[in-house]
Amino acid sequence: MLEVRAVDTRERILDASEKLFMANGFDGTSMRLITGAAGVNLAAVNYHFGSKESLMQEVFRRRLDWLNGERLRVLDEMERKSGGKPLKPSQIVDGFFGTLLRMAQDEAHGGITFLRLLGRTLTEPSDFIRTFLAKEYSEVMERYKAALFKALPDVPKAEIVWRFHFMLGATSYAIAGTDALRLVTDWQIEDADATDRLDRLLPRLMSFLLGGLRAPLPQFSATA
Amino acid sequence: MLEVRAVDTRERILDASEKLFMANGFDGTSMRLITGAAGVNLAAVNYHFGSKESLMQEVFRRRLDWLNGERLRVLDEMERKSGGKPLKPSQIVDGFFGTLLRMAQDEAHGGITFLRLLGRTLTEPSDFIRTFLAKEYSEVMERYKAALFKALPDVPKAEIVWRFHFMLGATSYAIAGTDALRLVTDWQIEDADATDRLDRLLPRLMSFLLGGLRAPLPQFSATA
DNA sequence: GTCTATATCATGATAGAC
DNA sequence: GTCTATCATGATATAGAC
Repeated sequence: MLEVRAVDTRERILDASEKLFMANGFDGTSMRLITGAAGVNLAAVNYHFGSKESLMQEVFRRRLDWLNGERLRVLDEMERKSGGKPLKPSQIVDGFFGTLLRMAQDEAHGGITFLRLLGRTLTEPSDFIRTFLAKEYSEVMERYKAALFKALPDVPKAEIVWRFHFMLGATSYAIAGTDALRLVTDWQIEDADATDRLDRLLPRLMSFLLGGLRAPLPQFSATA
Repeated sequence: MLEVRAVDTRERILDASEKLFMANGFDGTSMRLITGAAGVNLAAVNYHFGSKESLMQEVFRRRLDWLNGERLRVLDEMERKSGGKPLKPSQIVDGFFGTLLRMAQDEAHGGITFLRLLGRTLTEPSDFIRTFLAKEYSEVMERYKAALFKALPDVPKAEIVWRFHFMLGATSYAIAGTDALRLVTDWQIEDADATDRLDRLLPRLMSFLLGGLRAPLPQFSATA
């Protein structure tokens, strides 16, 4: 049937776009490249998505809807079990960042490709994608922010927000660096063989994030 | 004199490129945009730099030469004073990341504009710029890596390398987020007024980085 | 829904006068 | 060193046949 082919074409375009935007960025990826890789006609992008920008938004939307839904579901479940008591920081961090990294092991939801696209996009925010991401993320951010405030009542809220920001950055690089990207360094990771993959990255990253989140507060007065 | 004008033109192009590459990325910045902002002729870029790619490399080179020279100078000085004994992790982290952030307060060396360009470029590594950065960074990376290995003899080297990588990510986001960029979050930073700037960010970031660097090691056996 | 063909515009680079 | 003019290419987007 024609409609079945259409759905297929849409998915093929989204899959190809995800890979190519990840590898080349938005401006570095032409629609000819996308439609060529997807094996569809050049005009199909505009027919199905309207424009290149709308295509980019759809690439993010289909993954983020699932990811942020999962994050909210996990948080709901944890808060239900705790019965009103504050969660542990490690639970909250795992709910947000652990859910993200576990998504990378699930090819059905984009796997590592989408995660790397997300990590890279968070630092190259063209106006249109930044406002889009802000909207997509607002609910889940508010919920996790509130959970952290409750879990760490003695830490100033501004400090928590900054540290959440730092955690996002560390996670973003963790993702980018997993797939043989060493970025600035050409260091040899001694045990960087097939076993040293995402299942090891997650505990590594979690230790680092929690160490940073629970670090002693800075003494502003002592630092000029 | 003509030569004086030429030097001036070169600098004007570099300054404009730095700002525009930071704001729009490499592919998103046309040479017409650059020469227009610099107030020079379109043909001047190819005359002075040969190509757009060479221009990008020169934008990085003039700042990184200074930054990494400063990092090496600081490390030399610390190791000289210590007389062969291992440095403290906080000293090493400050030498690498503190030097970077202090550069942002120095407009003569690019200020926050270059720092944000650097942070964003580390996650969007087109082939040509990635190989260039790897070369520019190799010496300083080797030196700081060795210092950390010596300072933390009980921590596996692979773990130190990963944590350095995470620190780079956190710092990159710290920089991007300083200049009113909230990226994913539209959170209100309560005391985000004029005083809450780089001189507060540095101790904030240092606490986080050191907390992460010195966190308990992950237990791989316990995490499937 | 899919295709060909094309409109319209912006890009990086260069030739050659001054 | 600087300028104008231009080339060759590739971009997004669309019109219209099938």
